[in-house]
Amino acid sequence: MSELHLYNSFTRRKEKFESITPGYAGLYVCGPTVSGESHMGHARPYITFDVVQRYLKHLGYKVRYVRNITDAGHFEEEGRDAIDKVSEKALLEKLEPMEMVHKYTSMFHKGMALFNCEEPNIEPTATGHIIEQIAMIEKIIAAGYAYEINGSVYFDVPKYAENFAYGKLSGRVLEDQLETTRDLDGQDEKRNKADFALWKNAPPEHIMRWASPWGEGFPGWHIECSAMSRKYLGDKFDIHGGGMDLQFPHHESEIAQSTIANGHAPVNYWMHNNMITINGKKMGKSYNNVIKLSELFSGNHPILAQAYHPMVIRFYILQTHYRSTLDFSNEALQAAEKAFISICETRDTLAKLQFDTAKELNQELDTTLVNYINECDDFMNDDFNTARVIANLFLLKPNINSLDKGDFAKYSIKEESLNYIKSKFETYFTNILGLKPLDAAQSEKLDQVLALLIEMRKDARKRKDFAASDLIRNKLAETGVLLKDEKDGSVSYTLE
RNA sequence: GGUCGCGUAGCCGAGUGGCUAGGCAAAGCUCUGCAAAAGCUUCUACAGCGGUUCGAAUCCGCUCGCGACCUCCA
Repeated sequence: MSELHLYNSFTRRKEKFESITPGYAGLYVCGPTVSGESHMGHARPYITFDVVQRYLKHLGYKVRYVRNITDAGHFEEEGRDAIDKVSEKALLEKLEPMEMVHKYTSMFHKGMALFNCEEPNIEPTATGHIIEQIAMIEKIIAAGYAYEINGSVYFDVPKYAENFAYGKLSGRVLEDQLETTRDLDGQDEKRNKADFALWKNAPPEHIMRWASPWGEGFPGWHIECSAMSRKYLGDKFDIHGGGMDLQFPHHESEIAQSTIANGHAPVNYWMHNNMITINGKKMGKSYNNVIKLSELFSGNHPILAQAYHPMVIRFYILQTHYRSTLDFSNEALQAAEKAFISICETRDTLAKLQFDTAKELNQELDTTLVNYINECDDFMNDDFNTARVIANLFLLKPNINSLDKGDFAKYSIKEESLNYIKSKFETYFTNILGLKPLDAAQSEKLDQVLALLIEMRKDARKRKDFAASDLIRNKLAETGVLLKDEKDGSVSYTLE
């Protein structure tokens, strides 16, 4: 039995996972900025880390999963217009900032529920932790690594770099940063281009503002995650996750701030998921190719050929390793949809499969199938390789069908092996990958209606009235219900 | 421009110094009144050029192509 190893972005190596407190695991994941509707890009990290926390729990860890909501607006400390993103949008929509933040938070939650993502244990908001952020900034100033100017506070990056490895996480050299960072307005205050804001003085038009030792203002972009992760997970915790695009400057800055405030690095393992691309380009506001979750589920977007069920998206994402880019296309999603429906059928078949005492044991088959399901543990332990787990579930498919439909007419596997495979398949499908079949409730009613039609068709076939039987089948096919005559004389159906 | 990463069969995508991942699509067979489904079989790929090695898609170098980050971003 292998042990969990994960790729640590900080060391750029796969490392054995050892939690700080045996039996407990602390996980912090950067949550969304709720200044707009969630899009397809949001699906990736939250599904990825949902599986991470599910698997940690499966391994027996007591997990505290913290995922923040950024509702104060990331301030662009090198921004052109020095306007808080959240409040700018709020003015345009003529909404109270908190009203808008509430709306998009709620939509985000609904999306996550549709993806079957378990809720984090704590979901702290930036606006709810201004006090903690101010306290942390004061510590950094006291330590001599930040300076105040005109009511704003900046982190002194070159000074930090003298004593600590600034840039290690993102593989950057400070000198390059100093040379290449572009000249932007509002830079004058900072001593160095690489410095970043801990606290920003609020201009009069800025709606979101809080009193601080440096006047009215709002927190800098990075400090919220440092303050909130420390509060709920401690000044050193196990895993910090987020999208690759956050590695620099966000996570690099988090490390710097926390290292000064806490006296040591805050995180043991950094995990970064790769991006979703559309036609080879990252999805992002600046590319104008964002597909919102609501558009994805309704199919109402020029790029989309059809609507896609949230479970199909989840399956699609898990079919690719989280550190690879995932290029979106209708073809790929349609393939994923078929594959997902197919594996759901296998799950049903397996659940109903009964041990047959009349058949003789085929030890080789027994060993192979048990091995397929056991390998899933090794794959998950190897940096959460859900793609290989799913591949092995597909390896089981033809074997399960053969055991069920009698292609393996004479032989079988041990009863205990069958029960073991049933149990583990279900654990992987439902608990670890977090999948659930499509529309379980609806299909019950359909079942009853179709049972009637199937009976009528059976009757027609008995009378050799194939015109009538084909009419039923063809008309059903037109509406997307495909009938299948099974070998044992029964009839099943699938929905297109 | 700087830094980092990627280029795998028709498509999507794992993996990796020797043992054809998997899915979708396609073809053949079996089954079947006909279909569909299912089962079996087939399609044996790793950008190009050098090098290291008994052996490279996997390691190294160069070239070409693509992307990410450097600025809000999941």
